[in-house]
Amino acid sequence: MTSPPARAPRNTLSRDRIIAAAKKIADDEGLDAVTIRRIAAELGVKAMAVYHHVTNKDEILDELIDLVFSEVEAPAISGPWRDELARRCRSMREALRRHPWAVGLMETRGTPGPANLAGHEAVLGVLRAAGFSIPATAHAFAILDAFVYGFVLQETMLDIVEITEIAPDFAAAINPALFPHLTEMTTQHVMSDGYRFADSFEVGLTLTLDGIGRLLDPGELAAPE
Amino acid sequence: MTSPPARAPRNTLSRDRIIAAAKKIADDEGLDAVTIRRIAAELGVKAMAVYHHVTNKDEILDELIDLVFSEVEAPAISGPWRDELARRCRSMREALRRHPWAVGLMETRGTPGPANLAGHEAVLGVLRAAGFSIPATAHAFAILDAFVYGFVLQETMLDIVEITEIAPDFAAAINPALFPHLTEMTTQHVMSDGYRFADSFEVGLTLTLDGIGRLLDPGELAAPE
DNA sequence: ACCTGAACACCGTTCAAGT
DNA sequence: ACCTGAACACCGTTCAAGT
Repeated sequence: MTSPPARAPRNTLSRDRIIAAAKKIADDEGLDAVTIRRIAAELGVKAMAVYHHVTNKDEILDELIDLVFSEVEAPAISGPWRDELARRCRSMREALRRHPWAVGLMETRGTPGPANLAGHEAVLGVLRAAGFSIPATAHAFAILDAFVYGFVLQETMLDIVEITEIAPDFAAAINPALFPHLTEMTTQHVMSDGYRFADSFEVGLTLTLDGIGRLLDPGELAAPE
Repeated sequence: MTSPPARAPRNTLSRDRIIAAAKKIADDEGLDAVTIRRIAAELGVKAMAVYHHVTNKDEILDELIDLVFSEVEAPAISGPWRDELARRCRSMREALRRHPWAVGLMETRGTPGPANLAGHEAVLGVLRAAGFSIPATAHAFAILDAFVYGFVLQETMLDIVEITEIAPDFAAAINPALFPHLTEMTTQHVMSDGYRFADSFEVGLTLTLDGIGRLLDPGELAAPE
């Protein structure tokens, strides 16, 4: 009978396998579970072996967020700018929702990766081709992304509220005399059957794209006197 | 001569002093520097003394984010809804910018604190008093907060880019052939003297408030056929 | 009642060693 | 070249002890 291997076979490790393992752990168990030691265990290897393929943990986290950007559908210059940006924003929301750790992680990362840069380039291209001036393009991009990021941030927060302390308990703890409007909103709307927070996404996306469209008018960005 | 005290004098500690120390450390050195041991050192005490006043670190972090919400000016029902909400959104942006760790922290916290609840109540009150239906109020609130949170998130990310690798270096590293629009935006706009990302905030706030205002029209939220 | 020391099970990372 | 063992300086948290 063959004895079990005392050490991991060689060449089992690679940069890509390390990033993939990190992503899997983050998706399944949250970002806190992503440790060098845990990644190594996932790949059947000791912690220190990881350092032969990446220089440190920050490098892994940088690649992790670029992996999320790589899942976002780029808008096409050939299509109508409104439809293309709507599709890209929906796709970005979905990617960020698939990886709830992404929004929080982005805030602490400094170096944008290649997929992130490519995504930026595509959106800028669509806006410029649609006739937005350079300043209008900068505003439009910032405002559109603000909406998507902020919406996903709220969705993620709501998920945690629901997981940690079941919404009904929470609603019951609100004092109706102190918080009449919160009570009204919770009991008459949020807790009703058809309600889903996510439905506000399309409403907001439409409003935001409409608003951005007004920046095509050259007079719109003139400083008010 | 009196010998230095071998231990900290009694009653130096309190829940409020612990939270205040945590906030100071987070503001000065970032969220990662907020450790029980570091808080204790800041207060001239051993780590374990902290546990006599809070049950665990999560409790400190929960209070920390509610402290940020307590800095946000609430909108008044007496004023015009548009002005009041604009003031509240500007105030929220400023509070979140003063404490750059806040947005990232919120994403992982489940229990909204009293200041957070009071802020929600005030915004809901203004929207309902202005004539927004309950569903329109829910949409308007979600969309407005999405914009503010997302905008601040981007501002914080940009700060880190600037701190870590000075923007010119980064701009120089972009291949103009691969990223023509990114190059155009960077060289002709972002790096010019008058440019500030923050200027997009007022533009976006106006667009978003305009868009939300349309939800006052009862036909606006009807499902399109 | 309030603070401390020692300990436990974790981190990221370095350095010298094995094959 | 690639993986490992031992060590260092950290974490949050528990538990028994001091005053």
